[in-house]
Amino acid sequence: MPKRRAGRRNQVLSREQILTAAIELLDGGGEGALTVRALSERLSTGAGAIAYHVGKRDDLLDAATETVVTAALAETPAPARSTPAEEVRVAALALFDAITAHRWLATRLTLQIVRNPVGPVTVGIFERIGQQVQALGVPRERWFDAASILVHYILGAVSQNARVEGDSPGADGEVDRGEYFDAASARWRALAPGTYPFMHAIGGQMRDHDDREQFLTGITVILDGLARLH
Amino acid sequence: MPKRRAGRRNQVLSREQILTAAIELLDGGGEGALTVRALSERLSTGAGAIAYHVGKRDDLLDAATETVVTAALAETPAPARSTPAEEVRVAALALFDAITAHRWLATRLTLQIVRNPVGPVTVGIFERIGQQVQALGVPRERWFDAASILVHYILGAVSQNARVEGDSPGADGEVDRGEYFDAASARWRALAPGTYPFMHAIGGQMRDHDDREQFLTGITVILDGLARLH
DNA sequence: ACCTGAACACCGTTCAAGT
DNA sequence: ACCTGAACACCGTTCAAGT
Repeated sequence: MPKRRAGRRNQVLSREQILTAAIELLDGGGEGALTVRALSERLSTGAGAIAYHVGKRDDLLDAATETVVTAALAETPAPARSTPAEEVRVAALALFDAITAHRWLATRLTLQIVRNPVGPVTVGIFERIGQQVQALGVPRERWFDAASILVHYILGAVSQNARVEGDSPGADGEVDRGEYFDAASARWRALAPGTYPFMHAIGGQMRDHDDREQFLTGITVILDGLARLH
Repeated sequence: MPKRRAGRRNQVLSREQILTAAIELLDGGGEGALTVRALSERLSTGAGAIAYHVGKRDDLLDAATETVVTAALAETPAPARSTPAEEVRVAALALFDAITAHRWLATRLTLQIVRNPVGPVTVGIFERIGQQVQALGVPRERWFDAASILVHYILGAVSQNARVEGDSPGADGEVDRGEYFDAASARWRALAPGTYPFMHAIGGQMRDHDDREQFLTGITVILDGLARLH
């Protein structure tokens, strides 16, 4: 945590610059693309300078996660005069869209929540969702359960919806959404109907569904269920 | 996929042996403990032999995940004469317990589902849950949605409940469950009640709650919600 | 205070060579 | 067919040295 002092020599590198460059590398090529060497080259500096500002690579990944997640939550214009249910949806979609834009978050978000339950990411998400749980009229003894259930679902769905092709460096990157669904749908329907009756039956629905809509259906289902709690 | 032939020389290493040793390393020290060198030493062999049998490290990790998950699902004695809701609970708990026993699964399971939607892990879980969704009486057009919502919740909750302390080699490993909750609870209650009213309010519930019970409450909430679908 | 860059101790993968 | 193990091309982290 460097402080600026009057007599400093030449601060040419900042924590923000490093984070921005790191996020660009991550967005471009996944977690494998974020190496200290690639980062130093892009910033025309040395490995030591990066360590000085952001610490270890793992800390950098955590900081990048924090930056993206808190920005996503903050940018959301909590719509005026909305119901608690709507506000849950807005927050949930903010996270959904953040992961869509930064696919490396799928793994990192889980890691951060598991390892750092008092960090700004965990606390930020929990507080945001939790306040709506209160407003929803969930009985007080169930507040923690209700918020946990929502957060578990939101992060689970959001992580599993992230399309990741692999960190292969020269890869095409974006695989077409339609192609991906078509391929999975075809292979599901090709499964033996005897042992996999369900997969076989839903192959078509898989092809035609919309991730975002399905995600919102899930939120609705849980909110309905929570209304019956206790 | 090596085949045994009559005229073979000396098969001293098998895919199963490698997988067993790999899972032991993973259970002992997390993903960081599974290195090709550590594995070769433990099996008194060379790096090439491992590559020959299981391919790349990433393939090994996928195979280990597959082994553990399918075993967990298969071992479950689907209780005779049970309701669909009970069977969902049984399958969900099987996954919950598998992750508790193998904490490295938290990250790997997400990865596998995201990257390989036609693999035995994804298909196995989906089929198992999906059949109960059908039995539950969910309308046909909603089968895929309903199963997805359950799977997203189950894997999300299960991943986020995994306690991971870090891959530090000589670490104590198991952090006491009670201590962990006490610490998190204390820090939540220490947050400013002005900006974090919810976290402040639920600090106590966090300390006293039971992961497994809360997880089951979540399943119940979703099943209740699904009953209202369409 | 801030930055350099070489040195170090690791990685995973490959592959000619052996049996 | 199965295995060896050295060689290779990478990693992240550290740290004396410079300004």
